Amino acid sequence: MSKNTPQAIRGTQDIFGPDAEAFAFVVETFERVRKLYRFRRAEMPVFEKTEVFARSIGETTDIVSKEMYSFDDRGGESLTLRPEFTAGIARAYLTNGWQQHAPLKLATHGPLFRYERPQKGRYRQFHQIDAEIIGAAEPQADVELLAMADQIIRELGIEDVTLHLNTLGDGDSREAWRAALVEYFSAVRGELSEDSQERLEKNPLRILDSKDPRDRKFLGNAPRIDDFLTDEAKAFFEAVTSGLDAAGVKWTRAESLVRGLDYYRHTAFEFIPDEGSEAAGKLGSQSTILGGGRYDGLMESLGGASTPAVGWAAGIERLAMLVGENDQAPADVIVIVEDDSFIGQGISALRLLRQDGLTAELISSGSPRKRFDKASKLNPRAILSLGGQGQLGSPVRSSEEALVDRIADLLSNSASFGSLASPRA
RNA sequence: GCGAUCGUAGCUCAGUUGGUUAGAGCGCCGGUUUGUGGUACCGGAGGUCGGGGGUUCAAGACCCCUCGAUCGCCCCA
Repeated sequence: MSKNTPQAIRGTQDIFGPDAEAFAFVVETFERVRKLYRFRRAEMPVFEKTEVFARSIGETTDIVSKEMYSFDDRGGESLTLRPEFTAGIARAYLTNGWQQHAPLKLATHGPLFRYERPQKGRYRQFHQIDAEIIGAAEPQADVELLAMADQIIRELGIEDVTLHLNTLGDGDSREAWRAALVEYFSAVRGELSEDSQERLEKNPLRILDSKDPRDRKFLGNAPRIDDFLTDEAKAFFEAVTSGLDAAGVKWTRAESLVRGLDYYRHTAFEFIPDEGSEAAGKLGSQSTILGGGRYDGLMESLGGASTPAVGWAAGIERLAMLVGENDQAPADVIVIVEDDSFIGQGISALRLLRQDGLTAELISSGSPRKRFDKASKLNPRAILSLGGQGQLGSPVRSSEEALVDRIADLLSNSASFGSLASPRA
């Protein structure tokens, strides 16, 4: 590579080969399954006014305070490349009057941008699949959404992944719990890790899933959300869990599972590989493959009417790491032209084969005598050889009898090959 | 933002305590062999050893800076 060649931006990826096939497989599976659940497809811009994210995600969160790709456009307006889907979807819902479709089940996927240090399963431009149900206050919406997530993961062939489920309660429950946590941890402030002392100010809930042993010894006796849940919040969570049981979705209670963003209420969840599983090993420290929750407070933060909603997002790259090898399938037919005067016939043959639904590719470059070798290395189901040393009597070679006949019929019914002797051996 | 490890042909990597024109395998291109064939052999193209500076008679190897990659912390999908 010349030193003159510009490099890709840090944290971006050029995806190709098996990785790209796995990526496509994730997206195709998502598209197929979301139709089964009758989620509507939506497309949003990849950038928005900065305030869309600042107001909904929370000014003090890491995402807004230091991870956004923001810039002023030529008109002097501050714009931001979307760091997540939910805020933009909420904005679209409000500005397009999608209230008329409520409750609205939406699905989308595409690139997102966060200025973070890249590491395994984590990029500055990354990609997510995303599903939201907007305008549905009932716990059945949570169940519906989680059932779809569970089915997608299973249809991707990903195993040893468990749904970790928690409730943050309604607004009142969450605030009371939060206050109790602050009081509890403040009492032992000096013994907490430096990170957690800072969390105490910014995001006390996060102390609960700290990995630092200095913090962990206090977690056992920390106030529990269950003690602060209102009757309504408790009933809501029970409806979600019994619904999941009815839907056959396995889950486990995760009392320390919290959400970083301000707008979450009630249900919070993550699909996480089981400890010690193969999937956990492949993901390194980025263990969550799908996460989300209920965000009943979000629409109001954007100036809309109070609107209940629930959603999730999953990193396509992380899912793709778990779906295994997915390389391009071998061709049905490789057409080789061992004499360049047959190139026209080669092109005609490709058209016939592809119109009939066969995957086909032409080899007509390089040393003529090595073209057959090239074709063989591609391991196709059949090789069609044109112009090879007067061997026109049997130009199709394959171990599949039916395929030989099919190709032979295609060619012999075409004017371009009318003069050709029977392709059958 | 912090820490650790690492950057040698298109790819995977060798390159002894710093010592002459920097190597292999695979891939690519061509030739010979074979002649209905994925074989074998021969040859070729392709590297200012990530970039810059320094130490030295001498640096791919040592030092500094920088860029990038990887993994972890923070945070998060």
